[in-house]
Amino acid sequence: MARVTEEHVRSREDAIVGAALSMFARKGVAGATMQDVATAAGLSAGAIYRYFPGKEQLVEAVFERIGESDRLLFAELAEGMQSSGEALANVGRVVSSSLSSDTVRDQTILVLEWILAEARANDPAQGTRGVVEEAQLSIIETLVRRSQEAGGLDPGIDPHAFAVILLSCLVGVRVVALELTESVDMDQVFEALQDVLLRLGSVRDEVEVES
Amino acid sequence: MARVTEEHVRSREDAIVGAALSMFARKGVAGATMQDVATAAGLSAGAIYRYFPGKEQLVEAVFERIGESDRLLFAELAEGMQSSGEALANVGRVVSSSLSSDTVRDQTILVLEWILAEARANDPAQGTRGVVEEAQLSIIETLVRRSQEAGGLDPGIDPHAFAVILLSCLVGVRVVALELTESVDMDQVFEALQDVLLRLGSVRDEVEVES
Amino acid sequence: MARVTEEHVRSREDAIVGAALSMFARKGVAGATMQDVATAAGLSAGAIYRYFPGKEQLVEAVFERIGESDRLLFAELAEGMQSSGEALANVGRVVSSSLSSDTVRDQTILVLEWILAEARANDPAQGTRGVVEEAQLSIIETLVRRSQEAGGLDPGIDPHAFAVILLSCLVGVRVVALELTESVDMDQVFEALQDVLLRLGSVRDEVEVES
Amino acid sequence: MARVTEEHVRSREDAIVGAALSMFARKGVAGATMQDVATAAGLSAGAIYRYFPGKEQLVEAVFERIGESDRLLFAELAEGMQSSGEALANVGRVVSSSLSSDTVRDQTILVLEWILAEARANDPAQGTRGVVEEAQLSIIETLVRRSQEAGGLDPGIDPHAFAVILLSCLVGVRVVALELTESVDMDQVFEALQDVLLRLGSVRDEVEVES
DNA sequence: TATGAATGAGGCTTCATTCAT
DNA sequence: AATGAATGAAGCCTCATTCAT
Repeated sequence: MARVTEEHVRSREDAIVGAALSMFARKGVAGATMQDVATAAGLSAGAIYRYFPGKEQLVEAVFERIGESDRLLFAELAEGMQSSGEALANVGRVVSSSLSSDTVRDQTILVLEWILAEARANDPAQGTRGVVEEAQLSIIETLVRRSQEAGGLDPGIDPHAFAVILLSCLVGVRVVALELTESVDMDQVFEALQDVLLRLGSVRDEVEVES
Repeated sequence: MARVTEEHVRSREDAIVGAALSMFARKGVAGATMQDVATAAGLSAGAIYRYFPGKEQLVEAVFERIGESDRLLFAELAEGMQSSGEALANVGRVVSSSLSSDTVRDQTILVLEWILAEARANDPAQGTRGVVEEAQLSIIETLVRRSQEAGGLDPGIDPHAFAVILLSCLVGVRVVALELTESVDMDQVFEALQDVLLRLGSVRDEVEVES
Repeated sequence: MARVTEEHVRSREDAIVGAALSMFARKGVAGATMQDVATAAGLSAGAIYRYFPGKEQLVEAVFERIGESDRLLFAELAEGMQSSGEALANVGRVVSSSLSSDTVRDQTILVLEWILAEARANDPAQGTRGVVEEAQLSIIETLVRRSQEAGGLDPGIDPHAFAVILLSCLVGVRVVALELTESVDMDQVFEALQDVLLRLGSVRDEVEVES
Repeated sequence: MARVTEEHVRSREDAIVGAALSMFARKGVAGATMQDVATAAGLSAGAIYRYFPGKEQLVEAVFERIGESDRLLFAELAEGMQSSGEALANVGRVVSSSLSSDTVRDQTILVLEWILAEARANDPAQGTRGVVEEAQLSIIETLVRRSQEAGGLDPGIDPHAFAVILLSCLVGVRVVALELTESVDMDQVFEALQDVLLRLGSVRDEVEVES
């Protein structure tokens, strides 16, 4: 029975975190009540406290799940790093495909809540979100360097700064997409992004020839 | 005396909105109390209600001020549009300089709160933040077209999609800067952005020659 | 098997009451949860309800056990009543020795909780605690009378009032000992109490001679 | 207006503490709700939080008031110390008269709650109640010594231990009086107490002569 | 019998808002 | 116009109690 209980606890926790993620996204972390979450999870409000000591910890659990999602997303990118110099071009594709998912809107909203929460904390110690972003930055920077080595990107570009730009683009696209759903075709945008990246790569030869 | 009163009211409103902006940024819109705002504005809690019917309206006023800031920022860009094809390169410089200001962090935080608020509203009717972003997008797109016409950017690039990318970049940089203040030198990043834009421009001739 | 079960139930009840006594003393009757008690008794929360209908009845059972302890304590005194006129001097010794026991602190705390509980009830009908105290009072009064008859105590003293004083002393010492553990040596105090009682006895002859 | 406000605040605090004292006595500190207190004070529950940060602090304020009462009671005793060797006999009278007051029952109940609260805290650092009792003990001990010096009490009695006995008596009487209101005439008891004290005094000469 | 997950009532506390002064 | 005391509606959380397993 021990394992059954363990599994049960795990699955309940998952359900609660899922419900919380959904409610937090819909009403805001501050605006969603424990009752909202409980109802969404099919529980009474008090029951949540068997699994999480308080709202704060539930919020953290939600943020952790978001961080995990982000990590998985970038793990795909890291996979692509192996193959070729065109891995960079995958960045857009990967993010684009993830954006089509229906739950991604919720996740993006919560990433922003997360960033806001940490920005307010004003803690000199890097918050957890900062760590996630550093990791993503590092992956992208590696991709950029590989691209440059493989001739897919002009070596004259500062890899770190360019990685920041790319990461900002990815983050920014998700944010902007929250507002401009109607007027902007995201597939088209990612196509354009790949186009730009390709151009930045194709340049290299010409420029080298030129100089 | 009517005008004196009118001015007085205006200045009080400004003070309140300013205080609210500061407190909302520091504690979050939901986390900051009317008492917080009043104290920061040098008033008692009840006094705010002479100027704003409720917290909701105060929040809206803060968002409006944020929107105004954004509009002013992009008005500078629109100015640059007149001059030359290199106006595009200014985008980075303008945003970069704005980021050095100390209050910009607060503004960025509130932009995110604003976006979140509207994303939650899920209102089919475009919210006000959406309008601001559409306007920014439009300005950037015009800049891109001018750049292409002036030969500063490859005409093969889709102007609309590229504008979205640029806007996302600008938004994303502000967001990312909230987390990675320590590890990233923003000036360097904007330099790199300009570098990239220049490269996308310089390509043109080569590519055209090539093709 | 019926008796085995019966014994089992009895021992379980004892364990629960013991655990409850301990937790109630440590955290207060209101502050201790059924979970606390259950854990201390090595049971799950729900199991207690097989033995007691609710917390209220458990509290009553604890009080009853406390009352039983008190009764046993005074039974010793009643024993002493048989012997001689110096039985009264035993009062101090008996209570003193009981105070050295480690669990007495818990018992004293619960006696106070009990008194408080009944004082609040404000029930015109004498509560159970009152009955215990009446009994103690009666025993002490008998002791006093015997002492007077045996010449160990001045017959001029009102036996009932003096018994109240003695009982108050015993109760008061336990209460005061809760607070002044460090600064007061209780053995010394009880020695002094016996000394006083002896003096009250020795007087008799003198006074009688005198009058 | 400043002073008016100050007075207003003071009087409100007093009213709240008074209401709290009454409700805590009637229902127990744990059993009385903030709503109970507020209603008794003629306020809404939330209003209390303008004057006290929380229930805990309100409880402390009540305890402080109780402590103040106790201090005043013993200040009267300290006054009597000046006069003569019969001051000791006053102890009973003072306490007795205080017991007739209607609010004393509440105060006694809260003294017990206070003692219980500190006994539970188990803080090695002496709690505030302990300090009050030490002070009372010290006053009584001084009284005892004066009585001995003035020839009103046998010098052979250990003053400290006897002071503990007397304090215990006073405390104990209050506690016992909670339960035995009906069956015990307190005036009679205090008369007997004085009688006993007088006897302990009159002994001196005889005993000295005797020895 | 025992478990422990779940409920639901209720307590403490906060805060937007009102209003007498 | 301004104050700040007061209200009342929630929200978070605890816990005695129940019940399916």
